[in-house]
Amino acid sequence: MDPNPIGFQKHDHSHCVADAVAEADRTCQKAGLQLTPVRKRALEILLEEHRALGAYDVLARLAEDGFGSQPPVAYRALDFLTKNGFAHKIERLNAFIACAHPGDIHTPAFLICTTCDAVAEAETDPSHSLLNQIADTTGFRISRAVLEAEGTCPNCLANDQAKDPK
Amino acid sequence: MDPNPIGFQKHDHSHCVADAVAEADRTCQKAGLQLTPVRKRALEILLEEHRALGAYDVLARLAEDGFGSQPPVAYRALDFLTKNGFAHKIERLNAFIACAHPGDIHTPAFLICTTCDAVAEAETDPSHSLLNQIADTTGFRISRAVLEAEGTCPNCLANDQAKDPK
DNA sequence: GCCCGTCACGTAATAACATAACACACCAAA
DNA sequence: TTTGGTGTGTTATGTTATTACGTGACGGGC
Repeated sequence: MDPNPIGFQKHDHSHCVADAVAEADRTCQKAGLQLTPVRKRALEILLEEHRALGAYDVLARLAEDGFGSQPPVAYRALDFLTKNGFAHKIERLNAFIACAHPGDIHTPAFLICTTCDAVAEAETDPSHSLLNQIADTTGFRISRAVLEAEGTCPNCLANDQAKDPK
Repeated sequence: MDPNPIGFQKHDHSHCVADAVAEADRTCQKAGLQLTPVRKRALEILLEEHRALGAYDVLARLAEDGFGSQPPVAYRALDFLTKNGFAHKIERLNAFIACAHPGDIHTPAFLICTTCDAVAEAETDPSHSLLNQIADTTGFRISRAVLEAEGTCPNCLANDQAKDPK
């Protein structure tokens, strides 16, 4: 049950939190956005966990660190992060995850493993996405898309077969 | 603000509720499923409204009709309907809608109009869906997919232009 | 007939997720 | 110095969902 959600690959992320925060810092400076202490800490929390966290999980960690302890504190920080592309909300889980490809404008797709709870973010090619085709033919104008798949990740599939090799 | 969610087309659905319920009845009989009074009534409610309803909206209507008034009553009925393909949950809205194409095995895609709250269910071709491509290349096995787009439906686009023709 | 399993339904209680509304601090522009 | 905007904090409340437990209905095996 060890989630290793970066595309389901194991990796050592000793540096990647700091790197990602530093990049977010630069991005915000360029864009005139304020990456305040709460917001920065919230981003760090998501990056450290490297999985989908509920708003109340984030809130608890923020409170431990001396920030406010009431829901709006977490929701506001998460709003900022999601609006500006540093994090995403997984609708299926009512949970949030740090963006794996910040900076790019993208419509992310998520693969959610129901066995180990890992979540992988995949890039999509918006131009021939299914939803866009549908939208084109119906005259619907898309402002935001949710693409989420639930299932079993390669690691858990392998484990299942090892245990129960039929 | 009049949602007309069947593919955003206007239509007269005086008969379609009864027809859909009758079909669900047949399907359940064949499959050995029990379309009990609560479940049938819940389906009727979704069909009558012809839009996405929250579980508590459904619950209130069920209670009016003499069924239980506690949340599990609605959630269990909605579970049955969604598990067996008579309804879908719209994750983005935390709401439920009657299936527009019952009987088919399908991965539905939804177009959610943020102006009039209409929701259209579109058929998808699962074989060359984006998510399947991603799943194939990563070795992920999908059990359920969520495809939802938020935006503006053709009707509301037309209205906007009429009011504000730039 | 009786026992027992399963399934559906009902209720109470609570958990989990999310927002409204208001007060205060800070800072920059007028 | 005042004013307006933005960000943070709080209280209170609203909304969505689940857990836990009890009861009745039905069917199969003895």
